[in-house]
Amino acid sequence: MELSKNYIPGQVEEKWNEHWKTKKYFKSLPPDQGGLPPEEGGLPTDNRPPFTVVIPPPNVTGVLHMGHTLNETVQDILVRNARMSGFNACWVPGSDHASIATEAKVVDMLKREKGIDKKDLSREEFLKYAFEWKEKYGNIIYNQIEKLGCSVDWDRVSFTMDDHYYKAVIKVFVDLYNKGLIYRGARMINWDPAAKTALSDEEVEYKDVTGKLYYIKYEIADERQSSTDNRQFITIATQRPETIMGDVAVCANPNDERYTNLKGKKVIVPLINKEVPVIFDEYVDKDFGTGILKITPAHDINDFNIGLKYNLPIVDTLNEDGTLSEAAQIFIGEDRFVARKKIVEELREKGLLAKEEEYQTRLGYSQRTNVVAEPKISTQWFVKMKGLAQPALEAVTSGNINIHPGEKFNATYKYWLENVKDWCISRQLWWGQQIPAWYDEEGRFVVAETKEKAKEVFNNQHSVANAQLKQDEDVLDTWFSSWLWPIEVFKGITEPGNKDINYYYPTSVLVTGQDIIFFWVARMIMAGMEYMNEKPFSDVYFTGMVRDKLGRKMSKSLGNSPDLLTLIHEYGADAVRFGIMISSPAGNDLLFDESSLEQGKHFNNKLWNAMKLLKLWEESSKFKVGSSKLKAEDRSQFAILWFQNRLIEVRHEVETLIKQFRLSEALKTIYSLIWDDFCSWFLEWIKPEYGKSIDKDVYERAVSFFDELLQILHPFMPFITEEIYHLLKERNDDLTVKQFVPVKQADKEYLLLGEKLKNLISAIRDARNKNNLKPKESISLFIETNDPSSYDSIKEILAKQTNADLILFNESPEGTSVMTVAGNEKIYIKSDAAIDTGVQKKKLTRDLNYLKGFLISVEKKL
RNA sequence: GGGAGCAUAGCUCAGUUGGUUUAGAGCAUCUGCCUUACAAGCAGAGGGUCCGCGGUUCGAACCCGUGUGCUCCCACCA
Repeated sequence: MELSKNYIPGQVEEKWNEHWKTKKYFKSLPPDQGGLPPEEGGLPTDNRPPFTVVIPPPNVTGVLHMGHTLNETVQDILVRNARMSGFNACWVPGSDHASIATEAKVVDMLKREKGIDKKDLSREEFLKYAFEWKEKYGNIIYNQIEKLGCSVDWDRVSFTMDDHYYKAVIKVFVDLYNKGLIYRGARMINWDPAAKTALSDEEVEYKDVTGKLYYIKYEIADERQSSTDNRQFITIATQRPETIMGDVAVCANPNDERYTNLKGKKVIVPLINKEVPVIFDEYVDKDFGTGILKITPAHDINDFNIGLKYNLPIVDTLNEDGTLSEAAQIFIGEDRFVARKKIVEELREKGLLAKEEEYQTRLGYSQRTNVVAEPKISTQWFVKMKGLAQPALEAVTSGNINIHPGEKFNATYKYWLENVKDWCISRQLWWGQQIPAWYDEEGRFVVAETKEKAKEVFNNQHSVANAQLKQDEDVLDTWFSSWLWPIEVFKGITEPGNKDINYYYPTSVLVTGQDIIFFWVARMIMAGMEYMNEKPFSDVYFTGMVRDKLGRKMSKSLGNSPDLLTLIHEYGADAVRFGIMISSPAGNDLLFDESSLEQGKHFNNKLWNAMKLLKLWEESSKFKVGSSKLKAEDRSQFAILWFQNRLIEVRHEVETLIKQFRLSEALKTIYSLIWDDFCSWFLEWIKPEYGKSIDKDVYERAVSFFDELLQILHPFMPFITEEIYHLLKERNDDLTVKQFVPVKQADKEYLLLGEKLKNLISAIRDARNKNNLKPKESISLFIETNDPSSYDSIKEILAKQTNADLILFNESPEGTSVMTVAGNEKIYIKSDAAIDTGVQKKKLTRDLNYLKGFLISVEKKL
């Protein structure tokens, strides 16, 4: 077969994706369902432990950006590694209905493509369009996930608006309500007076603007002296004079001596002459403005909170369209900004405007209509969080759930849960699970899963024959559905105790972005503890944020995220996976740079060419079976022994690194093993002289080494490794489902050391003899140990492995040195006395590398 | 404003109990090579007060304090 000069990923990736899918390699079933039938690649009797991962569901109508790419790659590496390590690996794919984002998109699409306004549609009509949209665009992400090589179980695709999932969300709502954990309460929301609709926080855009600060004089009310001569005033600063009619109090800091004389007094709101009390609260900043604040609970979030604290009335002086309401008493029906001007004018005329000054401030604007958003009080649904937070906090502090990297996020997690606030779960949207609360005309309501049930309960409760009930218009926050994700993808809420949930829950590891630690991760833990009485996952791996070269978060609205399919097309999926993984340890941000994808592409090519070289040897060699016998001092023999040890060492290291979720280091280690040790060293050493053929035994060892390398690399770069695995030899099996042979503990460190020394010594001797080089006087090898008794075992091993005639340990001021004398060779092994802690294996490696370097120089002179 | 994190070569990043290191990789730059797996390669070179300052230590990129710059989450000040 003619092999191309360079590796071409396109068809290879498609081929293997198709093959893996046909073989159903990624399908997973609990063992009591008989596992997979053998013809579908399963084991006949499946007693493997489960390894479960649920994908953080991307927005259904979105596309994968580089942040997702990093997430999915990490998950796939863990899942494939688990699968090859003998686990029943199950990776559940899915998507999130993403209420706000999706609804905004659908609204936008309807307007642009069909000229339809949302307000001209009924709820049912709108939802029909939304589902159509989801059907049309919802598969884009699935296609991307597949192209990236993710080994998900496609039979388990879940969506947060699936029928069962919808029911689960409603069931949980009703349950929490019945437990008294859900309540209705007042809350400030942002209101768009132009669109006459509530805005989510995400839809409010803050802009820096130059506003004005008006200093308004409020008269101190004093019943005894009403003569105009003795009128006393306090001055209060405000940006929004049109809200003064909503004032219900003024507030100063209790420690502010300027105002202590106002205790128990009242002041008069100008223009409407309303008396309001003076109150005191630490919230007020003495140094800002005049140090005294007007309290307008209906029109400011902070005032609202203070109002709650002191039980103040709420006077809403604005209509839904931003004009002044009757409660304002004056300028009724005028637009808020027109009213502001007129009020300022009138205050000035009456001499109640002390001054006005320019002021830099931030104002919230509606993203939809670009008008200034208005804080407005509304009735919303809340979840009481304190009780739910406690077990979730314990799960992490007790170590039941491990966060990676923990040093970085444990504190954040703890802080948030200890200071948790109630969760507002209602959203003024249509796309999502509609709140199962049912109202009669008088505003009385019941909470129930269905209308029928609601009627029944309502009729009983209020002794009514046939109540006419209307469902709450609002839907639930997206996170109120996704917090059930690890449970309900296995139908743990709707069919508690089913086989899937029993087997797969708790899941093994959650891989997600650090930005949603509170929104999602903490809440999933709460839901898990509440509904399963068990954590939802054992480990959490936080990836960093992927940013562009300017350090900006990659997002669709900025358009700074490269298109994944374009990248895959250009570099290949393996190279994309490599590039995104190679330099992004857990929790560290990453400025995306295509040059690392370039590196991945080069690596592909290196692998490809190593394979080509082996194929070349296979075809050109004319060796007969058994014709070759390796001599001990043969350099190929040395190479084999040396690489064998490297392989054991690295496999062990990689296994440990993956267990610690240090994936980028694992990949780096493998990269260097393949490029430097295997290609640059091993293959060069066993390379036959020009015109000669390679020894069969050596060749076969090389192939088996390469097999093993491909296997270690496979979870990271599945396509090319599978391809090469099959090109190298005729195979009956696929790498994807091949099991790792466990690393044996028998490879004890000193034995390993001995092996190495032997190999090195014989190679040195070999190289010197061949080239008639004078032996160097000594080679230093640092051994650091605080355990003198280990000298004996080192000595023993050295004696055995090197056939040394003499082994000496010398104590000296610089350290202890070991000298071995084997034949004519003298090799000194020195230890550094300054080191007195622990056996430093690492340093050994360093000096072995030094020896390697020495060998290079010998070789080069050849 | 509250909380958390980051700062290492021109660029993107490694560097996990402080002593493998006169600080590494890839990309970029320069020099020499199309050598029979690989020019997407090989051999080599240049390039860094490990953000500033102070402290702990025999020893600090690493630990502590502090300043500066940037990022994220929460709250957004009359």
